[in-house]
Amino acid sequence: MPPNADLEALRKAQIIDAALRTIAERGCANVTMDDICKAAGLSKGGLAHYYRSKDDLFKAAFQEFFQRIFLRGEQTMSTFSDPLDQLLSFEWLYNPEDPDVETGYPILYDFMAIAVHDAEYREIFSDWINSWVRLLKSAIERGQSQGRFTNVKSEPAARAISAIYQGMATRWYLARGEHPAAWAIDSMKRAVIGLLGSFDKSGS
Amino acid sequence: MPPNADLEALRKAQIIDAALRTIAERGCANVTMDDICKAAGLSKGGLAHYYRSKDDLFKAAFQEFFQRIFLRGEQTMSTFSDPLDQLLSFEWLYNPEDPDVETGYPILYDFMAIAVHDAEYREIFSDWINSWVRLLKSAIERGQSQGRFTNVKSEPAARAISAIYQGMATRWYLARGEHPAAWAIDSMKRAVIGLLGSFDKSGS
DNA sequence: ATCTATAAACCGACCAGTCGGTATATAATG
DNA sequence: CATTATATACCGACTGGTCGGTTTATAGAT
Repeated sequence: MPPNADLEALRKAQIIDAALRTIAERGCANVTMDDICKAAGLSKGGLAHYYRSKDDLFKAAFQEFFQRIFLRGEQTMSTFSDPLDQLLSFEWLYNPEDPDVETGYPILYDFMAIAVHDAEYREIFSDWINSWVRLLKSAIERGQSQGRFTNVKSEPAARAISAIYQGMATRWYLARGEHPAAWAIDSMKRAVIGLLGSFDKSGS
Repeated sequence: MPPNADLEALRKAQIIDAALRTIAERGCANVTMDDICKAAGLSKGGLAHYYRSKDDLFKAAFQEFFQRIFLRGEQTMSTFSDPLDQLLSFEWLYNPEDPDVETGYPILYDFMAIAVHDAEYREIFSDWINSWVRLLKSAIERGQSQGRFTNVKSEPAARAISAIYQGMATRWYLARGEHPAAWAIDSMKRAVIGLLGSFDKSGS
């Protein structure tokens, strides 16, 4: 019905993109609507036409971000077939050349800091984690159907693995001097493999 | 010379305390100097007498915070004697009743979000991590002198363990519904024990 | 002509930092 | 001891600027 539905989609994509770039570069707290307008090549009024408020825009931007990153992980994982290889396919998380990574952590850390004080943001975070967990869980279960990883329960183990990825990432991103990518990758693999081989099945 | 050197220390402690409480409650982005003044029972001018700027105050508050938390961990760890017990002595990180914990994560996440865009903050973070690493490393090495943990190198393993703690904590704190304390503790232990038993010594 | 898209100007709330001033405490002086 | 001088501690009104949001104006499409 809208005369140009394509234009709206295009503009919204432009705006979200500009918002994510700007947030990544300067951090939520230091980003103004003007900054985003300029980055998007629009005026204040133009932007307001598509997003009512800053909150609105940020929420939409974060949603888009999470979807993008998840898709990225899903696709990378699908290039492997062995379950363990899949579970260890997240080296890209520690690749500084990767544009998703470069912008991703600033956005993620900003998001989490807000989520601490905002239930709706926590909900989004939970959903995101849950989609990672589904992905990892299915890999673990495929392994278990081959008689591997039999000492763990798939879901808690999947959650633990996803937490391990992020734990290493935080160190690598914020204190890279002492935590180079090689450390992150090696540690991630040791922790994941160690966890999958853990003996007592009662918990994970 | 100063008429009351104690007063200055007292006031500064009051202010820092008020700042940390307020930041934990509402998040850096939503905290005004007025908020902190009120929480500290001082006027704007009174506060300005002790801290030149908001930046100044925040930096001092974060420093105090990191020191406090580290002391807490160090003390808890020292109540155990077996190296592995010491390395697993961080269950308190996932105790919602603990006041340090309750205020700690909001502050830490806020801090990290700022650190992404501020080298000085990253420096503080690095130093903090390094002090944890020294602590954990010495426990690992005491274990190694007893012929245990022989498949890992102490420092990278210490860094990995510290990252694991935090990875689990993030899930527990932001998505506790699906990541209860029991999950966090169990996962942390499995990952740490698994990592310490990992086979190839080349990395960790 | 009407409706959408976009721009430009504007408004009002908010807030960090400043500044003139007051009160209090110590020190110096007679 | 009394008085003055001086430094510290603290207050709260004010300012200058920022920023989110709104309103008004204009251009283009149907």
